[in-house]
Formats: sequence, C-alpha cells, structure tokens
Amino acid sequence: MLTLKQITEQTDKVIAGLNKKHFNGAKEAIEQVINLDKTRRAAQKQKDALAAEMNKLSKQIGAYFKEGNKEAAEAAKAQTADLKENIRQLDEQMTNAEQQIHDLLLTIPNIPYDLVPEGTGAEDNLVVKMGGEQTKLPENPLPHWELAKKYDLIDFDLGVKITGAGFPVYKGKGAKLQRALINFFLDRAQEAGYREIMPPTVVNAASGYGTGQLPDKEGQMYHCEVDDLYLIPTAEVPVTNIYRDVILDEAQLPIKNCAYTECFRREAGSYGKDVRGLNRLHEFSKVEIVRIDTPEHSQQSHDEMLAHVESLLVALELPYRILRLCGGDMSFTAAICYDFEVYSEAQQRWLEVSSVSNFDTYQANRLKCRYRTDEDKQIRLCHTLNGSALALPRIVAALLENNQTERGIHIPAALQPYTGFEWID
RNA sequence: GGAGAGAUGGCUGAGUGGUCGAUAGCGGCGGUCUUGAAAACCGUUGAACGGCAACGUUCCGGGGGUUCGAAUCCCUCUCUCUCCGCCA
Repeated sequence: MLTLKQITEQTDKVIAGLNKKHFNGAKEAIEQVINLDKTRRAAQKQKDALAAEMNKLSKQIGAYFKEGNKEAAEAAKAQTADLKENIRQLDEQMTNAEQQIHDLLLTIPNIPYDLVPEGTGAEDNLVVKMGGEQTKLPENPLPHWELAKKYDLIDFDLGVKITGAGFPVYKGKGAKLQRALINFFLDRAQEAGYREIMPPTVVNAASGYGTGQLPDKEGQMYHCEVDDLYLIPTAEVPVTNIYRDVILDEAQLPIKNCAYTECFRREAGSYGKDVRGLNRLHEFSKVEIVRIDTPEHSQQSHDEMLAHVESLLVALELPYRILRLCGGDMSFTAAICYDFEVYSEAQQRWLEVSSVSNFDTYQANRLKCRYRTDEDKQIRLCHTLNGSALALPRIVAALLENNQTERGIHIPAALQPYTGFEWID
C-alpha cells in the first residue's frame, strides 16, 4: 500500500497517479486519509502527554509505598481515575483512526511511474519492441487444441472428468514437454544468478495481504475454508512473503530468487475463445523470478529482468512483442509493468506469456520488507519486483502451433537437450 | 486425533507486580593493542509513532481483563515443540 508519507507529502502527485490508473474517487479517498491522519496525530499528542503524566504519578505512588507514606500514596491514587479515563478515550480515538486509515489504504492501488502511458485498457498499451520471426505454416494450420489431440499430448476432456474445465491432463511427450520447459526455465534463471526456491503452494491470509492479492482479488483465489488457506495464483506470493517483516542489509541486495510452482486461478468471469485450449487455465505451471532491491537500483533490476525474459523467448525461437502497459491496464499493485506476448500463428492472436513488474515500495510497505542502508544505517522500504519467466501453457500453445509441419511438430534446438526428442510425431 | 510443554531483543536465554526496553552469553559495529589478522580488553548495538529538537509514548506471540502500576496475575485466541496414535 501507499505510505502515509507519500500521501501527506506528495498529495497532488498521488491523486494524479491514481487518476492515471483510473481509480474512481481518488481525490475523496486521499482527502479522507489525510483528515483521519490529522485526527490520529492530534489524539496521539494528547494521549502521549497524559500517559507521561500517568507514568510519573505511578512511579510516585510506588515511591510513597516504599517509604511507608500511605496517605500520600492514596491521595495520588485518587488523581489517576480521570487521567485513566481520558487516556482510554484518546487511545480509542487513535486506534479507531488508525484502523480506518489502514482499511482505506488497502483499497487504494499503487501509483504509476511517469513512463507509464495514459490509457484505460489493452488498446492503449505501448508496443516497445517486436522480436522473433513468424514461421511459414503448412496449409490449414491447426490450433494447439487440435494438435494436442492429434498427437495425444494433452487431454482436456480427461481433466474435466477428474477435476473440471481448465485442468488439463498432459500425457506422454506432452507431459515431458512440460517438464523440459520447467527445467529449461529454471536452469536459465540459475545461470542469470537467481536462487531456486521451492515454496508451499498454499498460503495463509497474511501472505495474501502481503503481496496485495487480498483484499483486491479475493474471489480469484481458491480458498480452503476449513483451514482458511489459499492456493497460490503465482509463486510471487510465497516467494515475496519470505521477506515479510524482515529488515535486510543493503549489502544483501538485490536479492534474486526464482521458483517453479503450479499456479491456481479461479478466473471467475472468463469466457469464450479466451479460454479455449491452453489459453486460460485454472491450474498451470510457471517459473517466476522475484527480486528485492534498493530504490536506487530497482530500475536497473527491472531492465535485467526484461532482458532475461526476452532471452528465453529468443531461445525458444518464438515471435514476440513487448508492451509497456498503460495506467488503466496495470495490476493493482504495479508501478510499472511490461507484458510479453507471443504470436500464436494458428489462432492469429497474441498471447500473454509474461508480466514483469516493479512494485516500487507498494508491496514492501504491506510486507514491512525493509533494509538498513550501508551509509547511515537508516531503515528504508525495499522495492519488490517480479516477473514470469515463463508461464507454460501459452508457450506450449505457441510452440505447438508455430512449429507444426507436415512431418510433425519440431522442438526448438535450445529445448531438445531437455525433451530428449526433436520431433513430436 | 490424545497428552504435555512453551512463545522475551539478530540468536541463545534470565526475569513471577514497581526506574525492566528488559540480566547474561553469542553475534554485529566502533576503539585500544598489532606490520596485518587472531586473541584479549574497553565501548556500543531493537522497532514503531508523535515532536524542529530536547524528549515523550507504545511494543516481552495476538486480543481482552485485574491494578495507581503488568514481561510478571486472570481470561481467550493463535502458533511452535515433545510424546503417543495414524500415515506418504
């Protein structure tokens, strides 16, 4: 969440930022926060003064009892009743205002960087780079769900039987391809200096709040009610929450972690061609990269992450483009975000395979993830960043569709050491 | 699932109603000594909020209560550990 400091010291900038993100009622919400903060400060000031008085009196009473002066002690006791009641009331005012501020802040999204383009939706995103080459497909190319059936790689109906729609069963070379991609992505991340983490795929509510999925996306996560636990929608949640309530040393930064996990998303409200085949699943595999960094260095970290993701798509020989998302299309918590899309030849559409975001201090403030500066030992909020590197299903969709030939589906050279086969036929 | 124990500062671990934000050890930082390092010795070392500052307030798992005063007493919740049972 935004810090009170940001809101009180850069009010206009915050409001402008929220407007850029198309957050309704920005001005009202911010003004409300500021007023509540004033109320809180006033209450605290008064309370602190009275509490100091109370502490003095208590010590005095203790001293009287020690020297056996009961009369003086009782007289002093009599003075405490009013003080106590006043303190109680002021404390109530204070915690009340605090709670309201906190609740309000949870509902206010992050503000975008200047670099983020104006806009309300996908059509306003800025294409910053195109790469890779479109392949020449045979006559009447098949979409990946047909190819999956033709070569018996992925069984969607079987998934429906066992679980439900959106939970496919990978079989034979289809399953091996999944494992190959996971290992390929993890190895590449390791080469780029990321430490591998294997986190739990079920998290508590505190972790959900830490990274901002709660309360914003409550309905999008699978929830185990009996234990009040959530299935993770991305490894970002457990891996970033490693650093919840942690004070790091500046020398440790940037921290670079990666993790492969299954991801679970309810995707309530999705429909149509968007959900066909592998385009949108309830469970999928993803390798995520996560960084914790200083404010000064986070931009460079972000650039490095973008370069890393791009190198994966180049290695897989897929046509791709990189988008800088506009204010209205970015996630709740992001300050700046780039999407990577691959071109699916048979569907003739772009598929999002990665989102690489810098959250500035927004997540760190919720997480209480801070670091101590080398220079003057100050405690400051970290910046957190993460990105998919990469999500499997749409990569598989594009690989199958773009590499189909009369002979079968060709596996890109970089992946062959991992699959152990060159052709799916 | 049954029984028991526990939760204190970066860590270990004292503290059972009154200058306790908290003894001590380890670790960290600074210094003395040293060509350098180690050892030894000395000093220092939590966070949040308010305040220009001096300083004040709060925090000993969370919440509530008793009291002039709570780390310490009471209630409650959560979590952890040990033993037994079950089990990949």
